[in-house]
Amino acid sequence: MTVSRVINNSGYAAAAVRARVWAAIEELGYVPNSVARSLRSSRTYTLALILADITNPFFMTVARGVEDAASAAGYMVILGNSDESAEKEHVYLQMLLQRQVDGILLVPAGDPTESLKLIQRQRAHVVVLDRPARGATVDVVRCDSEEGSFRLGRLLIDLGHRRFAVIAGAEGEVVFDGRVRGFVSALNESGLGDRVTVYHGDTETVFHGLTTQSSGYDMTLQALAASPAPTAIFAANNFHAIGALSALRDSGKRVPEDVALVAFDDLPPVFVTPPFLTVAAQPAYEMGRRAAELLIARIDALEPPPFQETLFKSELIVRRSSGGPVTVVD
Amino acid sequence: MTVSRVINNSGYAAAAVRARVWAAIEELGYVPNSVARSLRSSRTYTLALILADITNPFFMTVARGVEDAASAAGYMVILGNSDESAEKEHVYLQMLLQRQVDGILLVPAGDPTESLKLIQRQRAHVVVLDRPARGATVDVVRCDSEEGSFRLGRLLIDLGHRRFAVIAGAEGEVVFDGRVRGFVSALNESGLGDRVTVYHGDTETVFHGLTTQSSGYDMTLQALAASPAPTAIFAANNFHAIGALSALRDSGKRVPEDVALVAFDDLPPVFVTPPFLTVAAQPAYEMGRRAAELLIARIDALEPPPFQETLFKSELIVRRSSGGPVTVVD
DNA sequence: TGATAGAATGATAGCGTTATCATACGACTA
DNA sequence: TAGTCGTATGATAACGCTATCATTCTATCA
Repeated sequence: MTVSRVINNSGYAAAAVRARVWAAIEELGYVPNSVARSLRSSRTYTLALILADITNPFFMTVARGVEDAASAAGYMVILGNSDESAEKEHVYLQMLLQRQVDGILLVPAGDPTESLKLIQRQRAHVVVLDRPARGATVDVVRCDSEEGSFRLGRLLIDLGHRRFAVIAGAEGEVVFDGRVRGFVSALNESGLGDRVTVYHGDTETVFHGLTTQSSGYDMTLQALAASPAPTAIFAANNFHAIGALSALRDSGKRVPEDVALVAFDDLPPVFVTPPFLTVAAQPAYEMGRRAAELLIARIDALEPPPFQETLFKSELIVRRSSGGPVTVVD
Repeated sequence: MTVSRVINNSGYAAAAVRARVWAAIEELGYVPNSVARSLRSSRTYTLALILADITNPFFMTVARGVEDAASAAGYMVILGNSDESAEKEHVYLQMLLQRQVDGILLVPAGDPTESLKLIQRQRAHVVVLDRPARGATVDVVRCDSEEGSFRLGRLLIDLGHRRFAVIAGAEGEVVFDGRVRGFVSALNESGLGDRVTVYHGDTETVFHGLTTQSSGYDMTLQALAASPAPTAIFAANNFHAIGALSALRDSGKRVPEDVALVAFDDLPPVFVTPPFLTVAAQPAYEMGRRAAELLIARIDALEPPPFQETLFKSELIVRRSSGGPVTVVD
């Protein structure tokens, strides 16, 4: 007991004893056992981050933000890749709850209702990341995709484009729906709502790196084959954008001279040299950091603060791929 | 006790009782407590991965490999970014050992001796990843940088280049040293050892994304200012390569027409559009997976297998940046 | 001088598991 | 009928920690 008091620097302990304890710790190489501590205190100082795929540069940046915030507060982070599978997500959650993690940062694969119920039944804390959680009582940290996409739409309109293609993931995927909606509403506002064709990937291809990319490739070819062909393409995520670029190149189309391209999600400068794509960039690092901070605050809170949705704005970064003003006779 | 037997499906339990137990578990939403289980069994089924920075595409891919192998075996992975700081690494290790993780995958920030001593004193298992651990008794999984760099050197020589620059991180960093050595020895072998200038970054800039990149930028400018100027540049990691590309562009040099560029570390094909750099690519995913498998095997082993070093070969991927044959009058 | 308060230390119990042992019951054998 | 064995169940203790309480000792004050 005295040793415990010395280590935790709590309660009374004579200076001489303190010294002896520390000396003994040093000599014996004693390391306190957090597992036992956790069992006693029902606190593990461990968070979990479940995301689609760490290999996605967006999530990778989010993860870094989460980890930084967590480790600054003395928490460790367990990482899980759900690959957009609700089932995998479920398996992870089970394991995490058994491990008594203090909180979970969840990028839900599908409808989060079930997962949230599971988590909250165990009285673990959650923050939903990157995606909305309709009607659920949770903290949500995400980016206003709709608004960002709207601005990309506006940009293209202002440049003079009049025929558009949108390539996106499966219809019904909240993330894509928002982005498509935002883009299309910019067109609608200018009375160009009938000048856009929206292509949707399969449900299976949701988001998964290589798959999404090839799906973007296919959809772009499809879009280019349409008549009249679009003069501007909006790719709803970074993998789609990569696929689109390949397809355009393979079709002998120059970007932006022949076709303008804009995308959602930026790629870290490491990946694209030189930075080329005009994008609406989500503040991934900030989102991760904020989410973790929020989660930790809730864990530490004596009485639970009200649930809130933190909505980040995306940043419009205009680079070369959107090109200059065009004159379209149409 | 009977409940424990039912859950773990061990020992005797009447069928009727089994059914009742499962029904009760269902009804009460009972979730077993792994923390208590771990305390009892001194197994946490948790691994830790300490790497430099998850934001580095190489490590990101390694992490994915680790996570896949771990979760296939029922382990979870705690992630830590050391940012190449031995001190941060040390702090993580302390926390991880307190948490009784079963094993640690370590990309050591500096000399691993101290860290390994710490880990092995607690009888946790380790695999050193990506970097050699001279003289230490541990499993090591890494890639033969020297050989890959050698081949990049050969390639450039075969293309006809006769003036070379190497831009690398601080002298004394094992990873960089190996790469430089490999490249230079290819030149030596052809009697071109005096035709290369090696530039070293500061000790502080080790590997850190943006810093390394800008250091690569600076060194490239320096190299280009030399007389006679190099016709081929070897960048010792992907961030250096990015920096080099920017510097070359800003100097009005075309790659590969004016200067050939080769690099160590590939960028995942997904991200570079179009894939452009000629590189020696490390099998990052495989390395991560293998390391985790090795670690788990060691954890599960009744008697410890002998320590081994698993040396992957890098893959030479020739793309545009190395250009075609050149005729250098020299 | 005795009462009182603060400082220091340790004994005890319990967090939720499970290995081990003890007990009990029915079925079968000698 | 008594002895033995396989099946089934639960009591007990321990993993390492710490909240709580009890005890002892010292210093202070009336």
